[in-house]
Amino acid sequence: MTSPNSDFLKAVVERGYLHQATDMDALDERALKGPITAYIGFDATADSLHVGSMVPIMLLRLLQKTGHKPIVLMGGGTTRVGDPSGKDESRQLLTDEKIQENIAGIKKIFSKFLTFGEGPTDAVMVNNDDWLRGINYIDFLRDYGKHFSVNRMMSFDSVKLRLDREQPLTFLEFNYMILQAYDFCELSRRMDCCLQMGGSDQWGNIVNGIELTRRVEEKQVFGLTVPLLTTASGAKMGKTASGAIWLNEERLPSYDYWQYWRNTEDADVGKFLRLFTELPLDEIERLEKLQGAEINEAKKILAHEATKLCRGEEAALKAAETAQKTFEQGAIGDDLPTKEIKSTDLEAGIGLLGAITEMGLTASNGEARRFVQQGAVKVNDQKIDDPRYSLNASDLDSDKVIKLSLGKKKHAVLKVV
RNA sequence: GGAGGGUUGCCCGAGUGGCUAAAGGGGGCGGACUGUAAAUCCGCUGGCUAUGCCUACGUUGGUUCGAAUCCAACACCCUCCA
Repeated sequence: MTSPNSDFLKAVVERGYLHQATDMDALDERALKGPITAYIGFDATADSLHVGSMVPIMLLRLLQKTGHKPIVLMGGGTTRVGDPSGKDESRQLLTDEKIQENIAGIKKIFSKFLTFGEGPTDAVMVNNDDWLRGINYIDFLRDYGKHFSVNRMMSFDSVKLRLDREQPLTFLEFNYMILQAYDFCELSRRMDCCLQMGGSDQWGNIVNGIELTRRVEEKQVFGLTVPLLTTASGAKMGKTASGAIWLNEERLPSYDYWQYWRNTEDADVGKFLRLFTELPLDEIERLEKLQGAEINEAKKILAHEATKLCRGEEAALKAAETAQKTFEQGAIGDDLPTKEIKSTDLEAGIGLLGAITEMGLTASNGEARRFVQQGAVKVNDQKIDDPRYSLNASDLDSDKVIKLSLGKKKHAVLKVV
């Protein structure tokens, strides 16, 4: 493959988005000639997306920035079926109402990353339920079913895995890939969409769609996948102890979002800067060369840029300020979780275990007890290892607040009113 | 429809009457070390009004002083036969 000439594909390659693609040269040529329309499909299984979807999201953004038209395809219809996906359990089926809510939540996130509208390169969001719901079974079988080889479908990893592990795969789930291929066909017909992108696990589905479109529409369309990211030490992106790193504010405070990026492993800094920020490449090269403690500067920039895109500049600055106060000055940042307490309650004494559980630092009193006994809990940076300890007025610092800490990174504040 | 095998904690997986809140591993978290990193070592990893109590080994009943372990029925899964 020669190196691409179009702005879009050039950036895709340089910034590390490319995993596999079909006929890159022809696609490159098409992208040089004028705006192309491309889509990525997303599930409607939750009302928000998490960091695991960030690579596809950034890819759509890049597409739009380089002068093309992104389509966000919501799998409202296919969510009603469920993807084989190699998981042993079939996916829980959701009600239509819940799916609608989920789509609304996800649209909110995309509106931060893409410009939606009617113009030639404005993004649009479509729901495959629009064309899947009305399908007539017999007609569909006749027109599309004949193009699918079961032999071939059995060879896809998602199916093979389930069969090899002797886990059930229902016919319903087996049909998922047919419906997904049909989506591409339909988008090509309706919106002249010529490119489907997605995670590398979607390669099989994408190729199916390309072939179906060629046979039914007699059009050449393209596919491009992005790598499925794991961190340098092999962990999945976007999962931490406290749960997924959600993109929406209702599910995850911006401070925590900022912290997630701030805690990137050294070995991932360059890769993440390329994928998740829009800094120029020469700047990124400079940053990833930083050694030792200096690389923390690069991580802060990563955290700032990533948070800015998703939560806005103000939220990013506030998070950075809180982090700086908390970690570098040992002070108390505004963004830390805070709870107001009555001074009369404090006079009576507030149990330490209950307090840290209430603040969400620990999940239960029992867990809180263990942490206290292990010496993981601090009150105003002073280690407390007595589980019976009771907070009282003498714990207030000069600003009339009490800082509670679990471990080095989790902090919360009690404020007297 | 018949025969056999299976269902254990977040996940994998041992356990076949009391010593079992259940081995081991993974994951996660905490501590030490550091740079809010990685690696390494140590510890923790059901809940509670806590020297005790409650809930938990697919579901419901039963046997027993005592059941994840034995019996019965049911549900789901797998394999083979029809």
